[in-house]
Amino acid sequence: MLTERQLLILKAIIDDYVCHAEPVGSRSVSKREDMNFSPATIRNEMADLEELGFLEKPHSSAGRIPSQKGYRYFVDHMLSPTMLTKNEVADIRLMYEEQFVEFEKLIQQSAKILSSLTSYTSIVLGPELFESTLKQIQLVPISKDSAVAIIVTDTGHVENQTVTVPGGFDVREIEKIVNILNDKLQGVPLIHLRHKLSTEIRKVLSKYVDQYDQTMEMLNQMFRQSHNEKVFYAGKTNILTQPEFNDVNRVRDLFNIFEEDQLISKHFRSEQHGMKIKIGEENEFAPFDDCSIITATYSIDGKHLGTVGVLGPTRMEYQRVVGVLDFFSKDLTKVLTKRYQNNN
Amino acid sequence: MLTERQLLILKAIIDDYVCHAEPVGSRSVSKREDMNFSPATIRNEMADLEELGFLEKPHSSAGRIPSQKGYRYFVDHMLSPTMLTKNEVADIRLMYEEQFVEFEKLIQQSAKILSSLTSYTSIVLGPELFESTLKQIQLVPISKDSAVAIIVTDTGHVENQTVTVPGGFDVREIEKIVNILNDKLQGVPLIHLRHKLSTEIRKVLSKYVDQYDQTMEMLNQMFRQSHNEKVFYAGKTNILTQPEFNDVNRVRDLFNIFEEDQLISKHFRSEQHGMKIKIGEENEFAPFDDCSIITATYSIDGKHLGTVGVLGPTRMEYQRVVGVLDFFSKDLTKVLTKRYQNNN
DNA sequence: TTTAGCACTCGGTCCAAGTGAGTGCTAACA
DNA sequence: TGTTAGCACTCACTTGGACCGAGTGCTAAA
Repeated sequence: MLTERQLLILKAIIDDYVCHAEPVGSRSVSKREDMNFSPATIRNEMADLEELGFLEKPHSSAGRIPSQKGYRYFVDHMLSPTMLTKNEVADIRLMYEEQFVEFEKLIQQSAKILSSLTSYTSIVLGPELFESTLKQIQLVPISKDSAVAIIVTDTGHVENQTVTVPGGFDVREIEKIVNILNDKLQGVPLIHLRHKLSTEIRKVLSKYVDQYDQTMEMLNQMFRQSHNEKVFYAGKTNILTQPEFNDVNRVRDLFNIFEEDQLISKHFRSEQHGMKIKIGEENEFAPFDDCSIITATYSIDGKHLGTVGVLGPTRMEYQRVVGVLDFFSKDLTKVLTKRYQNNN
Repeated sequence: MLTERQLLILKAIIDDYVCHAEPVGSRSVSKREDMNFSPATIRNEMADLEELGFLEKPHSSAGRIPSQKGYRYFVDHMLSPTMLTKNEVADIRLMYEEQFVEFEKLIQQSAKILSSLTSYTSIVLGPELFESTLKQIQLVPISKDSAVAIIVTDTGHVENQTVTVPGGFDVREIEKIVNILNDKLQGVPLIHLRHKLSTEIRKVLSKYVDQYDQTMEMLNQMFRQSHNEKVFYAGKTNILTQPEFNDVNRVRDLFNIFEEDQLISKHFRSEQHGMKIKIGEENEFAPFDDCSIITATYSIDGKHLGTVGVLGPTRMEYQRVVGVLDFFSKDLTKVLTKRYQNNN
């Protein structure tokens, strides 16, 4: 519904504003190479674009800035993602080089690379464990009445949890229980562990184990932990170089949210595969009103695992970030799949 | 060397400045309850205190503010730590209630409590592993050529590391190796693991294991990890409410340091037991120039473990923070010792 | 339909005057 | 001799007016 020329002008204004963070006047638009109209003509078009809601004016004698709707239109209809350079691809590949670095470290590294490639803040959600299945359980006695329960998943993720060991249990007894657990629970999705425990395991244990009640108590402790996905940040301070965050109060509001991993994780988690772009107030939290968030998902062998995301000002280099995230998420998926597809 | 009256005035000025963050004038000092001198007299004393280096003037017609030396004198000679209220002690105790929460969670909680008690930023260093000893090693196969190595310490700390498994190893072979490791390495301080590996273990393995070279390669991967202590922060944004951090550039400099756990850990780590106060430029890093850092240590059974610390502006409530940290670190030590003293 | 011209708007900067909190110094007082 | 009242002085901060300039909207001509 926009004319060719309007598109051209809208794009020019967004380009300029993204780069300089200052209202763009008709004169400076007219000076662009590909722009063959006088400032007056452009002023007319700008007035129209403003009426349509794609631009706004900070005050009557200033230039125009893109509105949220303007960015949205740009993203939906005019976005051509920037390709990565060879060097950038090489930088990413370098990360995978240390071949058997732990999963968590890899994810953490991912966050660092994303923030350095985009110069925004990156937020990466660790594997969502509810799709992972149990590989093995271990119980290591620590003191006379406590032990560390260790749960390993098929993706190599390790969780541990201190539990109280009922008095009078000896090593053999514990071994027996652990064997039963491993026998019955291997391959069970973590999210079903508690349910299995209170049904099947319950029955088996009541047959073979002496101190049934205390044992169940211990196992409940073991699986009590809610398997929260971890949140990794990198380049948190990048956002502070943006002029829209010159006000410390805003910074505080934003960083307060960063301290709530739970909130962030909920907000970033993406159910369906693929890229998602949330602009300004499309985000749930008020401190994100001047921010845009772009997320993509990564998976192993088609199994949805987690989310990689970049947070920047609404005045963000969308093409660049979309380009980076698209490449990166797919590449990460490829690497992870290759590494973990041979399960069992 | 300071007169009674000078002490009184110095303390009054520090009190006032800590509270209001603005230069303190002679008039407002003279109005305090316990102050029976006219502004003129106080002005004379203030001039003397300035000459001695305990006070400074932002400009000629402003009141005085305490200098770094002033704070130092106050801390060294006039500090009477505030006791915690019953409610505050109760809050702390509440934290220990969930009795067998993991060690790491406990430490993380500690950071939260400290920051909420002081309204400053708290930084807590997790256990310094070099004093921990090995409790048990586990090796869990994940895919056909990789496994997760899990290391449990006597303090219930768990580390894990993905390793490449030499082709052709079967479960029994791995079990044998793990058994040898556990047999030879139990009780060995983590810091000596690598050394032991390249001496004793080497010999034993060459006798009992088939694919010696590949096995050594795997074990090297296993112990490659440098056992860095983790750093936990809480209330990072508290510092942003302080007027000295109204400037975003300062905030950025400070938060940049927060992103470098390594640096922080080095700077906060305390070799000897007890409380340490670093005021302003006594800190190593320029972004801390307007900050003071107070740290205390916690231990298990006399064995030095880690550090709890609070970071605030130089204009900090020293008495309060020292009171809180003193109580907290001792209490934490007590609880941890009680929980883990029964090792074997 | 496009453009040149022109009056107008309005935030930002500069400057001068005024304000007030605070100081240092001096002289008088107890 | 130590303390205090008084007074001139300093200086950051606020206020308001003048000015500047980037940018606009409108109108009329090309």
